[in-house]
Amino acid sequence: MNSVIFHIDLDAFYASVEKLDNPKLAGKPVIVGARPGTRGVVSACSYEAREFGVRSAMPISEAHRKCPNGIFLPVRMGRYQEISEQVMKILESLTPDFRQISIDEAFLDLTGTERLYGPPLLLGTHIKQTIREEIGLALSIGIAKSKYLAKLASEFDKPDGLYMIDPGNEEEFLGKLSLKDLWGVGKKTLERLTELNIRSVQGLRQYPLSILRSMLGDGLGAFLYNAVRGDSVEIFSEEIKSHSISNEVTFEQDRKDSDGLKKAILELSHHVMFRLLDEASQSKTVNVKIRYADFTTMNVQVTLRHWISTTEELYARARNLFESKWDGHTPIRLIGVGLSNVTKADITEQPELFTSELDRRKKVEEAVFKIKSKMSGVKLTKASLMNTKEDRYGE
DNA sequence: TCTGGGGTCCTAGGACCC
DNA sequence: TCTGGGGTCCTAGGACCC
Repeated sequence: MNSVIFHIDLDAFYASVEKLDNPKLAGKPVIVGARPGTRGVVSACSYEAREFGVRSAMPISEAHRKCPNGIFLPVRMGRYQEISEQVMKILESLTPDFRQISIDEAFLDLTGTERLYGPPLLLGTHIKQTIREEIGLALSIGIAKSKYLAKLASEFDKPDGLYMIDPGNEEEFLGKLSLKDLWGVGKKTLERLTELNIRSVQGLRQYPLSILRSMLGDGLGAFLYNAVRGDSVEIFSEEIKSHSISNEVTFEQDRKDSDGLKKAILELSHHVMFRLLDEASQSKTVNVKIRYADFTTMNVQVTLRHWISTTEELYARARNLFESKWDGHTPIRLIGVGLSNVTKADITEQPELFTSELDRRKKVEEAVFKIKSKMSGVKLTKASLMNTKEDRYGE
């Protein structure tokens, strides 16, 4: 039996939540992201804003030029999270085989549910209707035999779309797409393909696996070879054994004051350590990211022999890494601190780290963090995200 | 145009081991 | 006395995605 996978994608999510909370914004170009005039980008924008050429990830200054009368709003992550949870709860109730992949997207494996729910397109219509009535949001649904194709299908008919790739029509569907529409083909890969004179999905299909692998690398070559044939490519791996936690900050002005930079590293270390404790995890690998004024970016990392257990240690390590890279005078645009190879804390391995101890340390982190952030006067991302009073930039 | 912040995965080279 | 092959861990960089 063919698998029946749904990909659900909420349309212009952040901007749509803003419209939901403020009906006066209906029909207007809403742009959610950084404040115009600052360094930063568009996080999301309404379809009305897209007509002016505004896109997500675009520098906010450019968005402002293109759409000077747009309504520019700050990101209210907490609110989006809330709405997201409501939507996901509804989706999850349809099948245990549910997988959320971002704040506004999920996969549902609805193979063999026809008797229960009816044919896929009817179920799709029903899901859209339910979310519209209960939450008030529009979404796009793609249906296909694999996650990869379902994702392309939802992208194909958006906004407020519903599109199913019928079994057997996979190659035909893919033939309608351009290379840049393929998930996993970004700017660089597109350039590389153009250099090789590959300009379409059909063109890509002409190349044998071995040639693609040697030209694009084993991973990407095999990925694209399978992707354009509609063969299953599993980009959304099922289990993650380790992950990473990081926080970074881009300064409004490039800076080179050692004390200020160290203070930033300390704040970031606090954030990261709090998050590590909050999820009861552990890590031995510290990394520091530095981006210079010219946008060149460097990473340094070190793996210790023991688990990093305090902010003081994380900070000390991060500072050492920073000092090993920075010459002391090149202006810095961004600084980041992270932990990688993060795994769930193993209680048997670290008996002193039982839950109450973890909880206590977490509270300490939180308290110290609060005090420091008040004293330093530094605007912290988390704190500013929680500030829901301000509802509009300017004026 | 002047480029956020949070991630994941891949590649490639070196160290080290058997 | 000029040098294998496989495996794993580590670092650095890069591509991509939301």
